[in-house]
Amino acid sequence: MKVLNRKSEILKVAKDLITEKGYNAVSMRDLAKALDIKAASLYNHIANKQEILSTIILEIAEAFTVGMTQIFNEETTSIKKLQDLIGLHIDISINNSGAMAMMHNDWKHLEADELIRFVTLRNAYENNFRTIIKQGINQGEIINKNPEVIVFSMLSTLQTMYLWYEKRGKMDVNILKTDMVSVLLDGIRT
Amino acid sequence: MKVLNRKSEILKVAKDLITEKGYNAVSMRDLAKALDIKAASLYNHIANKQEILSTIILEIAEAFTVGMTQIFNEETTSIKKLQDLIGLHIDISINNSGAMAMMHNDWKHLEADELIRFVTLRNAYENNFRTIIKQGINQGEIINKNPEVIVFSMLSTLQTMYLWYEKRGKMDVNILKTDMVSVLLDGIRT
DNA sequence: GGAGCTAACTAACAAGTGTTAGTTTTTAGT
DNA sequence: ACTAAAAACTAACACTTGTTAGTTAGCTCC
Repeated sequence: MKVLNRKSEILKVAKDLITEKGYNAVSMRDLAKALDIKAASLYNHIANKQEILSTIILEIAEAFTVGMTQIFNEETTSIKKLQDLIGLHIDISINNSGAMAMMHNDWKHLEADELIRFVTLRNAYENNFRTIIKQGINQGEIINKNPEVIVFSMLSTLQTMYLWYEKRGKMDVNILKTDMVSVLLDGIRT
Repeated sequence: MKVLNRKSEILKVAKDLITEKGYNAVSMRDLAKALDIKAASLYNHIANKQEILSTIILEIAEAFTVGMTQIFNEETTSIKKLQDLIGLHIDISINNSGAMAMMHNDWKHLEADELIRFVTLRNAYENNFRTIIKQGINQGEIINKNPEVIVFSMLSTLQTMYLWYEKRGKMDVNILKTDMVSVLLDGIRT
């Protein structure tokens, strides 16, 4: 029984290769060689190189959008929403580090409609994040500092977690979540 | 009187182009066209494409190393050192956003000795950062959480600041510094 | 006005790029 | 065993890549 069709296998190998070298540095011949086939054979499964990029990046971008929408609409405090967002990022990052890397490094090589779609999703995500922060400030749950600084400080940490989670001995997910919440929400000073 | 020699001009234009599209997506002909010359003419000023990359990236990496060395050896608390490091990152990022972007995105396209040198510098930087955190924990200045989480949470924010500083209305540098210190050290919760 | 330098040029190279057309082999279902 | 679909193949295309060789134009200084 095959659990994965050929296209999925190709995408999986492509993910690894592109994560390591970057989209433009991986040729169709490189990808084919890693699969032990010839470059032309890839085109039985995918329309073109760009499809590899957009499939992988948009899939993960949609996952974040779904998670954000859910959390955004919870009837609860801003702090709780932020805690949930930290959890969302950790869960997705841990299981999709390759796709996270591509979304982070190679989104600018998306073309046409796919590029527009990705940027739209990302902007919506950031806007929701910003709104949560601002609501928290208005409710007095969050300190009254420049919201941009808060938004991007948290987001940059969450977005690059995939970079060091693998490298630094894969700690227990639950400990990671509580430590992360503690550091991001309450800082590091005693 | 010429204040900039030709090589500096080339590097400046290259920085902009590569920041926008990525190292591999900028051809020597693209670069030449942006300078209104032919690609071959570039080779009167630089040895090869790789030199562009390594010159820009290593220059900024050395700047961080110099700053870190100074701060690391200060006779003061860990918290004060972290405050100074935040200032260092802000000062460098604000004036070198192109080079920051390249260091962040294109370091993996460095080759041979230059790649080794860069990775060595970056590891040394991270190790110093980690040492400061651990000393702070031992002195009771910093909460006793996983140092890796603290190190990478702070570093990722500092390293991607260039991404949003330009985009979001260039706030006053001193306000940015105090807000950043406040958010990174004391968190965002009231 | 010739020497030397800087910085541009034209022309070309060998290698690598994504992709297509047409064909053959392999696999799975009846 | 036969058929149809899936997945591989060979060969080639048009174009782009970084780079070299050799040459020429303009500038400055004696």
